Amino acid sequence: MHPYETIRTEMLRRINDQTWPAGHTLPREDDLAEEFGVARGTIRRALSSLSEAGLIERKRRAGTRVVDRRGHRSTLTIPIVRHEIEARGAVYGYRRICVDDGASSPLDQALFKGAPLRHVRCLHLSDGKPFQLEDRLINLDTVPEAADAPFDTVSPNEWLVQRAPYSFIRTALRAELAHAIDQTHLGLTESEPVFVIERQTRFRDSPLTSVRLSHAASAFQIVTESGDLV
Amino acid sequence: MHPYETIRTEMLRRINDQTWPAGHTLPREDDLAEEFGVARGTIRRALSSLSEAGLIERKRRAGTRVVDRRGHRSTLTIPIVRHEIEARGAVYGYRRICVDDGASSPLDQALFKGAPLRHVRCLHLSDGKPFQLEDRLINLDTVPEAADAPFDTVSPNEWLVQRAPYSFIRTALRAELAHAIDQTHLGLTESEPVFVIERQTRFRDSPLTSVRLSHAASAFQIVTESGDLV
DNA sequence: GCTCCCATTATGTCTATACATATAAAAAGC
DNA sequence: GCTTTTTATATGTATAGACATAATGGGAGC
Repeated sequence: MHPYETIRTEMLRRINDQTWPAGHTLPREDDLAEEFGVARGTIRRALSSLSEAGLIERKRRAGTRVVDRRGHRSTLTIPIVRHEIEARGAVYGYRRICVDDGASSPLDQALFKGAPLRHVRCLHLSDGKPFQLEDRLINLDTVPEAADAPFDTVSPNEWLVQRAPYSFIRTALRAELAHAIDQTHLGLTESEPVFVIERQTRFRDSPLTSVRLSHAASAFQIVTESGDLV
Repeated sequence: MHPYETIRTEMLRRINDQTWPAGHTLPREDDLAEEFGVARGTIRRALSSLSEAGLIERKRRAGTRVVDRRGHRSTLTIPIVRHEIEARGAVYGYRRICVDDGASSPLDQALFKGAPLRHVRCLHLSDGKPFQLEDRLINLDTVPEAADAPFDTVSPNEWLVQRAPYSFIRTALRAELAHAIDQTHLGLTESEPVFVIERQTRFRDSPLTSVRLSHAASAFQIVTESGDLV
């Protein structure tokens, strides 16, 4: 165990047993360095780690304070479908449903600032069974090559990841009752729930793409694990 | 803009425009330091940042490689309900439904290794309307005080956060059709979907608590934003 | 060809020092 | 009393050098 890890563990202990309760301001880095008998850099290494984990907050001049833990933070990774399906040991399949001009809603118009759009709808299959329905709009101003791409064998998801770098993502997770298109393509009845991931991607202020990914709720969940700095 | 930020931006550019394509091994830290005319520590600062963002992977002796972006990573925070409701400008309300011994399923037995349990069910209200149904099991071996807590005014969620430090969390997000208890307490019909958060918490190998939080899908979603290192 | 061991090497950590900068708190001005 | 300016200060960044440590790739032995 490295010195910074030992120090971090000790700091965690103090936070957990309320030696440093929520809201408490910790000693200055220099003082901590002296207390633990290490260089300031080592103290900073330990503090950075706790700061990333969301346990403390640091502000210049004001010092370092223990955060009033208001929630549970975790990092979730939403993988490319194909990888997810193959990771489960199933055979991945892809089917394009349709490609057309984005006859988009006013909401989409606003999001893409009236730019010309391409609309792609396709299905990702796991062992031949529908797994994820992808409904996507692509901004042709920022990704003009998308106008000519057939998307008949490669999904727009993977096509885009190869081609267009993104710098900002907004993801929403929702539960919905199966829409008509979900029912048709995922083979659901109208009273079945779907798990929906909606994602908007930008690259430096230019909206790139917006997508709705729906899954039969019975066959999909997102799991994330976090923790154990101790 | 600090040197390390400038350098990180330049590295991002190289990754984005495929100067450093996915799978590519970057030059050694020393060489980068020479190229950019800074100390090795500054290069490391930039690389750490990219590594945290999940864009590169670093391994001793093997070097630093550009990650084949297999998915979108984002950090999501699941807040304490009360704060979430109040943040929306609504009035928070709490109602205990029942407290009893955990007549638990075999699944729960396995999770808690047969430890004595307390079962609490309660409701969180937003402006008087049901918002979240909480169904929780608490391990009395690790949190014995829970046996005497009435949970009549303070929710087990907040009670626990104050009392029992956790070190590991596993969270699952799912869409489900409303169970009987969801229908009863959230005021839903049997064909309505719910958004379910299921969470298990441990402290150093001791399971602490397990909870199922259900919400009417029509009034709940999780949003997470990430990005813009550029 | 094969396994096992070891040297090499790129990343990881630590120290010590200097300077930068946001900002809270005190002082000055009105 | 209230606003503005200044100052002190804790965190943030940068440097340069030393040593630690995984783990790869090659060589020794079979």
